[in-house]
Amino acid sequence: MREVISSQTCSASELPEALSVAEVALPIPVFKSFHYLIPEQWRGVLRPGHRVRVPFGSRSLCGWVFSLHRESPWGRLKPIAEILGELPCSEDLLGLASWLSRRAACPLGEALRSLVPSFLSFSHRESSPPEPPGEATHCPESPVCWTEEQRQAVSVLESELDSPAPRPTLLYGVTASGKTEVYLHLIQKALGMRRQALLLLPEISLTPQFQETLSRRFGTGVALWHSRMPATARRRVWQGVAEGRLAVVFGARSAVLLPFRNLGLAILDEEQEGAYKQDQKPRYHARDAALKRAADHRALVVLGSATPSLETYFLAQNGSYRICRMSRRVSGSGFFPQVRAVDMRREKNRVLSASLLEALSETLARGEQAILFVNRRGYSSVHLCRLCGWVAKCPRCGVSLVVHRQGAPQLRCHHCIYRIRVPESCPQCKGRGLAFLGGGTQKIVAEIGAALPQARILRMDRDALSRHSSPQGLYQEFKDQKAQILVGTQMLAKGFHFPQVTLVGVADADTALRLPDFRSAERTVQLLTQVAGRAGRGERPGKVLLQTYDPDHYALKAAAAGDYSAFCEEELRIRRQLGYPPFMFLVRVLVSGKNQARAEAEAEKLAQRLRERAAGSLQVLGPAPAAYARLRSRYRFHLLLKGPSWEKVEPYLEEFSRWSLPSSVRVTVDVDPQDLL
DNA sequence: AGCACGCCGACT
DNA sequence: GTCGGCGTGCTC
Repeated sequence: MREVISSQTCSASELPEALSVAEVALPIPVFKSFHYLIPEQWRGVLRPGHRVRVPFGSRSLCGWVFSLHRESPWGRLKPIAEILGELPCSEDLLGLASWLSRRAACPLGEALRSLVPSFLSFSHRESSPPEPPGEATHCPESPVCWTEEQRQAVSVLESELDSPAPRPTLLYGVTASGKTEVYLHLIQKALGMRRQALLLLPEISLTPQFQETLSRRFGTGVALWHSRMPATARRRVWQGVAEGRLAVVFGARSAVLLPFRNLGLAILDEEQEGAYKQDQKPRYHARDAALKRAADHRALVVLGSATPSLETYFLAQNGSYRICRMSRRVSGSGFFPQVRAVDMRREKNRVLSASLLEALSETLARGEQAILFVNRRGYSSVHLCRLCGWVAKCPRCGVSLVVHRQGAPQLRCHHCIYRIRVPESCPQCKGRGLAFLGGGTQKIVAEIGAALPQARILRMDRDALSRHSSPQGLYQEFKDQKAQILVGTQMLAKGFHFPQVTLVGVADADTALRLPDFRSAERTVQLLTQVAGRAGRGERPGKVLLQTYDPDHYALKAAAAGDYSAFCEEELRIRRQLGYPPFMFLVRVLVSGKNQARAEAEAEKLAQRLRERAAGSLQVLGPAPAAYARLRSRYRFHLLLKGPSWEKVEPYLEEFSRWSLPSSVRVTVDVDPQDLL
């Protein structure tokens, strides 16, 4: 047989008819491609990017052609069964898929699957003739009164947008400094240049507010995108973006993967948000993807935040990114709220301090509103026996169960679906020493109710929402002053604007701080700063109280002082010293299995092998039990790979991906992990 | 991922 | 004696 090895791909001079072999990427978790024979009638027609159906073992799969060859080192090739769709996906998209596959350490076929929606195979024929972007947009801008800071930011960003190779720019603007107006102006400008614009938001729940503003301003050329939209809507948007009819897209993370024709501008609002990293395959970060796409399209990336990630802050400091600062509020009293840490070590009451209760009652007396943040939903976080020390734990996850008091009191696991009734007596010693420690949203509501019986209180957390109302409903109810105090989890921290709120309390400001994760301090300051931004957005000044057992911690101090940059400088010193991002690039390898000893042994073997392979250029730490050492009956061990940069780490990952691994354990590779829990 | 083949426990 | 557990290996 003519088994001549050839890795040659299609070159312009060759007769396309001679290319009878297609290399196909399949959506299976294997880092290999497969060769297929191109039936004669499709030679010269089939191109890289075409979606095809091919026989695979006893099955039939859809994959993507990514190169054409004269011959194959494989003996007998099976023929391609079917071409799906008339048009191949663009070179731009193929390039993006290949980047995604390298960056997220996932097979090319799986990257393509998440990039090209499955409905496309039969949808090309009905495409309408493309129009240039910006056609549908003639709504003029409502005259805007820019602040001096906004004017400067706009002028810097406009000049970047005009440049042939725009530099990514950090828009470092405090809450209510008017970032949104700047975004809108830039989008307008991009449209004027006949280019497409993308606005990414960390959560779908934030989109309704933007929907209205954007539609009013830019008309029908605007589209919302998120992966949970109905297939018909997704198809319409995907197609419209590909054809250039849709000029402005806003939405969640996955919007960054849309088939833009001519992207001019990509904005990430709240760029520090962890939600921008996908927590399933392919584990990509929307920020990285935006930077990649912008580089391909010569587009401008704007990273907007009041509390940028340390990575972005660092790159802006060292000049890799441009930076525009906006440090003054444009709305409300213009003053920042007064923030104070309440030292809980000196308090008698463990849940609500005397200071917070007093502030609450003063606020209510003035006819104003208050928001109280609690880091945990449920009633109390620990159920233990004072006599023998028994603690209620999830049998599958090993974490403390949380008491919920909605209907019959229950103990629930916050990591899985496990729930039981609260036992009457201690299951271990049969004694009556059971007690509830720590407080969740439900307990806070109960305690405020007891202390301030006349107060009307609303609760907003995942449980409250799943039960009755929508977030919009609760939001409106509070805005209409149907309640004076809103108690909720951090889902309240973003976006909402309540002019009558003058007091914000955080019941447990340091809970996140105690998580064993290198980003816990960063997350804490970001959350507290955001939360503080909810106070005093109307005419009257605001006040913020942070209850903490660790008031001297630099994260708490920075949050109380409202000095995020000071926090970053301190945190960067620590990260440099300990070798964490942005100074080192991390890859986390999680090994999990039902059998603890086996999972640990496999993790150990993997570490050994990695050390042999990458000695000198990569640090291999671990294995160690993960912070959540067991979840859903699976024991979890992890390794941490540290290298100087993505470029230095990548070749090892590429090799490591091809290793065969025992099926008794599950191995998850998380490139640039957002947390190490 | 799926699906086939292969070698050890409690049952129609 | 078998049905079936999932560990291992393969798919152009």
